[in-house]
Amino acid sequence: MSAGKKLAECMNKDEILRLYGMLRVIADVNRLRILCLLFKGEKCVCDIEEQLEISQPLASHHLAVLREAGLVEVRREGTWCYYSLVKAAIEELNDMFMQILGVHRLPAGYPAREKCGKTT
Amino acid sequence: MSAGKKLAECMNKDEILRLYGMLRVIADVNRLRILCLLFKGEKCVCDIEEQLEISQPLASHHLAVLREAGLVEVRREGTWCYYSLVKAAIEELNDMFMQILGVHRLPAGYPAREKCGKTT
DNA sequence: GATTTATATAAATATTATTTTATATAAATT
DNA sequence: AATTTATATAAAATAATATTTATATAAATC
Repeated sequence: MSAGKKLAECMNKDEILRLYGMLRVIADVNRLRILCLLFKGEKCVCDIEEQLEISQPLASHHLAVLREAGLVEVRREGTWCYYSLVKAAIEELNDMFMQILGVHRLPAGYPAREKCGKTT
Repeated sequence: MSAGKKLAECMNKDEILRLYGMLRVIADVNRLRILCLLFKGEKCVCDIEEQLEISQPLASHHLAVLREAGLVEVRREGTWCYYSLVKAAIEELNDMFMQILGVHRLPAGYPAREKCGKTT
């Protein structure tokens, strides 16, 4: 970039990187299906496998990704592991998403015609 | 899957696949940054390159992905191409996201304790 | 304590997406 | 018409991710 040019505020911002981190986690069919399933209540891994029609290690793997992202949590009861959504994390995801991609951010009369600075 | 077992409503649903299609498009740092930048108004490709500090073909490529997804549109003026957000598409994205991942979908007292069907 | 059941983890493989490099197009300017 | 400027596209190279296969752990039951 040429010297002196300032990057727009929204660029490189933490917020974008944080939203990106979350989107990367949820932008997967199986993980999206798991999240959707868990909205209805906690589920053990074997139920998740069955509902999604995926193998056990695959279910476990995706659950691990969701867990590491803080979106779900586990409760162990005997041999079973029950997974459920972490409400605070879903809330935060909602907020981040809307703060960056909410329609409310579009000014009235969008888009106004602009001219590239290079035009003579 | 064993015969007779019914898949939960939310599984395989069109809605999930449609949200997935959109998430795949926006789950990329550069595309997210482009969208963020366009919220402020239409921008020509050269401005986008500069702000994101990426090469011209890379900017063009990501813009093509966003365009194919219907999230942005182009207006040509001379040699310049001005990109802007498609309001209706952003609106739809907002709606889809909230319909599937909105916190409001979590029932009060979530998560209730469940038992796996296999428990004796 | 040996076996079974539910789940996790690691390694190997396959798939998909991103970035780079090279080239093409299209409008404007000389 | 030749050249320059802004943008697009295609091919090649890289990188990231998902899936499968194999194995480990941990609790429960026989």
